Amino acid sequence: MLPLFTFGLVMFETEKKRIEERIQETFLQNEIPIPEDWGWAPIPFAGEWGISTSFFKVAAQEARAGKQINIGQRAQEIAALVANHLGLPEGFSRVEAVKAYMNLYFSSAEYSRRVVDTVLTEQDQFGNGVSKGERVMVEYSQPNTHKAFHVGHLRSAILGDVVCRILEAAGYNVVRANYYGDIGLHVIRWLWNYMRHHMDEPPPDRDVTRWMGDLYAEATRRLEEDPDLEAEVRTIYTRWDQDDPEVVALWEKTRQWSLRGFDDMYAVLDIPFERLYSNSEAEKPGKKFVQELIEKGIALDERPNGPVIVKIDEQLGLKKEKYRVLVILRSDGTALYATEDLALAKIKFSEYPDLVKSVYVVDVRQSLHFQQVFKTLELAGYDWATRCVHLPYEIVNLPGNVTMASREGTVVLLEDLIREATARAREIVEQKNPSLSEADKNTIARQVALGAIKYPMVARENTKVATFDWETALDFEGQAAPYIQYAHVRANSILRKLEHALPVVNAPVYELSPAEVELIDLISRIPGEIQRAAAEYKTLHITNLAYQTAKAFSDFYNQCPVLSAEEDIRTFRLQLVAATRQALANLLALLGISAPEVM
RNA sequence: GCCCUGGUAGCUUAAUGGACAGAGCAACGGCCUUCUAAGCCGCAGGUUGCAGGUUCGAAUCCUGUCCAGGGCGCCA
Repeated sequence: MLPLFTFGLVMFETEKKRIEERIQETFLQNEIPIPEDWGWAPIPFAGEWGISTSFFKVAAQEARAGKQINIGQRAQEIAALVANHLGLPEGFSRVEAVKAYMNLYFSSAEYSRRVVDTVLTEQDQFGNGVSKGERVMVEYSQPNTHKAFHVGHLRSAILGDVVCRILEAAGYNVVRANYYGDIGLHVIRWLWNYMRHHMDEPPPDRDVTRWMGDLYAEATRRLEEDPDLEAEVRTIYTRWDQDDPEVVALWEKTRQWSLRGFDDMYAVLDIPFERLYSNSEAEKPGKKFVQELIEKGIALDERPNGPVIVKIDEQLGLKKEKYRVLVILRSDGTALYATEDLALAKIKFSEYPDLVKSVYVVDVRQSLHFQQVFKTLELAGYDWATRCVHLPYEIVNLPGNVTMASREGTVVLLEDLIREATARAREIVEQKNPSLSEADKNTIARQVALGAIKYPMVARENTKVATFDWETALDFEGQAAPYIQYAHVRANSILRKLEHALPVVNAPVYELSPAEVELIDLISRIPGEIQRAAAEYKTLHITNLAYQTAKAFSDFYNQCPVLSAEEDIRTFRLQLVAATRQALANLLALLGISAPEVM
C-alpha cells in the first residue's frame, strides 16, 4: 500500500477521496471485488497534469478467483466502466480510460490557482508538513581530531545535514548530533610527535585542520621509519589512561585546536549541531557497561588470555552466522569503538527518552558493527535499541576507484576544494556581472561554490560510491546546484523589474501552455516529496525535484514571455514566477544551498 | 568460505512492480538589438552485466552466474 502522501497528491486529498468513493460504487454495482491495495500516480506525460490509476490488479484478482478473462482487456473494460460511472467530477477537465488506466486531468484554472496561492501564502513554509510531535536524533560527520578533514569526510556531514533539514521540514523535531573521535591511537601518535618534535609550537591562525593533519602524517611517517618508537607511543597512551596531568592537559589543549578548526569549517558549510558527543566521554561509561554485560551473562570475559566478547548468534540461537561475535573490550582492559558506541547509545536515550529514531549517518563499512551494537543492546533488554538506525552511505573515491588516504598523500582537503571552487566561481561572476560590488561578487562566488560542492554529495543514491574529480567538481553547468540557483536568479530578475507590487489574489487563469502546466505540476509535488524523502532518508528525491523544477522553469522562461505579455496573462505569470522563485528557494534551503538574488 | 552493496548510453547517473528507460557531461549543428546564454533548441547515443524464474506486466522481486567494491573476535 502506497502512503497517500506519495506523489504530491496531498494537495488534492479531498477530490481524491470523493473519486475513490465513486469507484467503489462502480465496483459494488458490477460485482467487482474491491482490491486490497490502491494507488494513485501522477499522469506521466509531460505537460499533462492530473492523477491516474490502473485496473490491472483488480482484473488479476478476478482471474485468480477463477474468471476466464484476458487481464489486459478486462482491466481496460473496468477502466471504461469506472470512467463512465464517474462522469466528469468537479475540478477536472477530462476523464479518459486508456490502456487500462483511468486518467483524470485537472482543470488547470482551479488547480493552478490553488497551487500558486498556496505557495504565495505559505512562503518559506511551503512544502512543510504539520508537526508530528516526534523527536528524532541524527548523528553525522563524526570527524577525528588531530587529523585532516578531507573531501571523503564531506559526505557524512552534508548528507546528515540535509537529512536533518528534510526531517525538520517533514514535521519532526530533530536533534542534530556530532560525535568526535577525540581519543584513540591516532591521537596519541599525534601527541607523541608533538611532544618530541614540536613542543610548545602554536597552531597557525589559518588552516588549523591542515596543520593538525600534517603533523599527524609526520607522526605516521616517523613511526613507519622506526617501528621501535611505538613503545614510546604506548607509554604515552598508558599515561593518558592513568590521567597523567601533563598528557591530559596537552591532549585537551590540542584537541581544542582541532575542534576550533572543525567549527570554522561547519560555519563555512552552514552545517549546525545541537549536541556534541565525543568518544572520550563515552569511554568510562562504556567500560562500566561492559562490566554489567558480563554480570548479566550476555558478555563473555576471556581475560587475561582474550578480550571481552558477545557471542550474538549464540545468544539468539541462530544456526547460521549473522551477527557473529562482537569484541567489546580489549584483553588489556582498554576501550574499543564498540565499547564507546554501546555507552553512547545509552547516553542518547537517557538524555532524550522520547526519541522515535536515533539515526547514525556512518559509512557502509561499519554496517555489521552497528548491527552488532544494536543487537547487543537489544539482548541487554533495552527496548529502544530497535529505534536505532544505521543510515549507511558509500565512500567518496578518487577516479579509478582509488580511496583517499592521508598516508598516500592522495587526499583532497576541504579547504583547498572550497578555495578552488570559489576562485573559479569568482571568475565567472566577474565575466557575467562586472558591475556588481566586490563584496557581492565574493558572496555570490562563495554561494555558488558551496552549492556546487554540496549538490553531488546528496544527488545520488546513498549506496553508490561517489567519485571526486576536479573537473566535475568545478563544472558549474548542467545538472548541478548552480543550474538551480540560476533559475532562481532569473525568476528574481523578472520580479525585480516590476514597478508595482505583485498582484496578490484571483489572477485570472487562461488556457495554460504545457510549460506552465509542467511547472505547476512539479511545484505541487513538493509537500509529498518532502514526506517521502523523510520517510526513506533519501535526499535524492529532493535534488531530483529541485533540478526538474529548475528545468521546467527554464522551459517556461524560454517559451512564455512574462513582462511583455498582455495584462491578463501577465498577472498570472507574474504570480507563477513568484511561486517558482519561492519553491526553488525552499528546495535549495532543504539542500543547505543558498539561493542568490543575482549571479 | 560466509555476508552486504553496486553493475542502466563513451563518462556521471534517474526511474513507486506499470503507459515509449529520463537527464547531465563529452561530440556535432543551431539560438543573445527580445524578462541575465551559469541558458535554450536540434542531432545522435540503450538486447538496463549474463541466464533462468515469478507476474497480466520486471531495470525494479526470486534463484544462479560473472565483474567491481566492502565487511567478517581484541582497527576505527
